[in-house]
Amino acid sequence: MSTGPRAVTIGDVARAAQVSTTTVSKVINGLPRVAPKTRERVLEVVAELGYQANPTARNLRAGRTDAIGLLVPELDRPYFGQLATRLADALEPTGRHLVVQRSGLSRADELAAASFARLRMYDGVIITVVGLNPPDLEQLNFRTPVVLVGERPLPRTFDHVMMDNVEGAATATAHLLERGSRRIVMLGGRQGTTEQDMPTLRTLGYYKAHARLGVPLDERLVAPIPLLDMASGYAAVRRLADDGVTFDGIVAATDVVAIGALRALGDLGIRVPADVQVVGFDNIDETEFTTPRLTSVDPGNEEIAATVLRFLESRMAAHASGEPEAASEPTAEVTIPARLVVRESTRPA
Amino acid sequence: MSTGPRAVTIGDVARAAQVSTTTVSKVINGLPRVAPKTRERVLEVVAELGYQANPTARNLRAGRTDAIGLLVPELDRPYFGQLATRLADALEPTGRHLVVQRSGLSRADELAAASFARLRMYDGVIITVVGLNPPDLEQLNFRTPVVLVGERPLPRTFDHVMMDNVEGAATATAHLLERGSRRIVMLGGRQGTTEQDMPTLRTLGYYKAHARLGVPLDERLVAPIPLLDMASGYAAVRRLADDGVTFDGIVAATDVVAIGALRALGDLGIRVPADVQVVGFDNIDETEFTTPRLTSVDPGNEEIAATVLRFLESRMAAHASGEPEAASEPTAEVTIPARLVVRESTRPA
DNA sequence: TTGAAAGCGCTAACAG
DNA sequence: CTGTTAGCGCTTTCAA
Repeated sequence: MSTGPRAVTIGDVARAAQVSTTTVSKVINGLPRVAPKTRERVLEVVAELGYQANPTARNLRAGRTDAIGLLVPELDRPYFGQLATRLADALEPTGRHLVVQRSGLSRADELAAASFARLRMYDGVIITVVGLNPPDLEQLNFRTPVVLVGERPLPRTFDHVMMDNVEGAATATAHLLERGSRRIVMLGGRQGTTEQDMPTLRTLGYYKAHARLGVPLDERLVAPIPLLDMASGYAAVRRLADDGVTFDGIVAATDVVAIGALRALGDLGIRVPADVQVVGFDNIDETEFTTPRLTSVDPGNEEIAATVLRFLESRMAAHASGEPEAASEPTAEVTIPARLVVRESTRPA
Repeated sequence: MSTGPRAVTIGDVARAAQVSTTTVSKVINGLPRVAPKTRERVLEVVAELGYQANPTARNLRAGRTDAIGLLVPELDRPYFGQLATRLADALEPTGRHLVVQRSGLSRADELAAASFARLRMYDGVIITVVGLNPPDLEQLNFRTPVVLVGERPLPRTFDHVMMDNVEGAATATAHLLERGSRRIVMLGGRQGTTEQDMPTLRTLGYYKAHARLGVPLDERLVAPIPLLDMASGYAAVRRLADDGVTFDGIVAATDVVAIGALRALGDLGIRVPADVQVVGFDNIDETEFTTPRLTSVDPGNEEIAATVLRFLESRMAAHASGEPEAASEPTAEVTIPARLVVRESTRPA
């Protein structure tokens, strides 16, 4: 198999400029000890031939790529887009850049494995663990510094920044209970599983709040949905209504699900927050622009991004300095506190 | 500078398994001509040492990365997230995967240049040209197959898939005019510039529709905004109202801007579509879930993604086969037809 | 100031 | 079936 039309290499430039590749290398990297005339000639040839260094070769040689990989379950979820933006912004001044890849929520393990293998080529890796099997992660065995960000407790092989799903959801639920809701749907909730995934944890908070406030709970109000997207949120609320389930509050597993729910309530002629109060989770930018504006749990998005990068920088520094003990240094695990942002989809106190 | 704790290499495995690196290579790549016993021994060592091939070295050697790069202006825009998802889905069966990077809308040229240089390491590159200076693109000189996707006519150095901004916006505007609007705001519009950027082109369509239907147009209704985001859309509508500008229709430059506008209209007590009709552009998934649901121009999203990949595959095939004439093959430029999707934010005929 | 040579980790001819 | 060797394109001692 041909590799296609050969690209211009440093050797081509060297030949054309009648110098060694060493000299060309120095010129294109702005290193000293090159005669001005030589530099000039090389630059001319570079321009003429349109030479650009092959980043792969450079990376192999340098042992680093100056790139940080971010693995997200899906590329079209506002939450991850906004997380990626925060990370990219913070990374920019460091001279590194962010590269985003999708792991695929429920794809074959094979695929997940491939995703992981490819991450090896980054200097550091941030993995959002939503929807990944812990087994996949344990297999994940490479020297590259890794920070996990997500919601579920995990084997502590890596630094891990967690959002406080349980308390966040408990706060949200308590808020609805305090504002008078008594039959609250846990939309996108999950129960009866041993898995500690995000829906399960948020559902746990929902239970806790009821217990704390001594409000009885109808298990039929826990409404699982297949995907945490708008369409599923919409469909689930319509179904509840069709089934004649009565409710006066909704805790949505995510803001995106809540947006679907709001649309369904609108179609059903149910007023928010007068008839049904709604609270979301994630505090994505969209919450400010829904009708009505969505009360939501902010999992500490700014702090999550900052903490992830702090951990990563620290691991990378240790890694770069070659500290052998870096690998065995105990992994950090922090839970970022969540905070309720009250907007219009819940009633005033 | 140390490169950090040395990773396990193929050489380490070879040594431990008492074979050559060739044999190890064959084993990990599943190639034939390895004795079962040898294979087994190698695999044991691989597992024991936790060896994983260095993708950078492999890429350098192979001359390809099996990765397609996608350059987007921002990581948190629904439109690009949804485009990325379409592309990633379509790419999956081909054994290649998508890698997303941000160009940064209005960042320094330096940064754009850096982004481009890094794209060299992909087998193919898809660049969304919103907000990129054509000069940047002309400098873009590498052998990697490139397809441009975006809205503005460009020097035809590359294959280019365009959306029909002018006709799309004209259709949207005509729709409002036909449904009775007479004072239509072009929200996020732009005029009086020679640049052929997206806001300008969509504004052009807005003008065209007025001309075609013989409806006079108040230039003060073209409302530029700094950023095409929800907050700017919101602020602009509030400002128009504060300034006492009267209007009975809004053509928003993008759906995201329209979402901000809807929220502002709600706050102002203006009914949609009874008092003011609103139409967006992009047909992002969110349009189905706004209140009211947003009428929008679908620029042909499915077809855009499919066409981009068709072009790219074709370029990549030519490139891989080493056809020298591949480079000089004329570039394709197609405009995908746009189509109006009528929802609830505009009145029935 | 310049260049020769080694080598990053891997794969592919080619011998044996 | 296995190993030796060369080399992907680049950077970096080290010597000249």
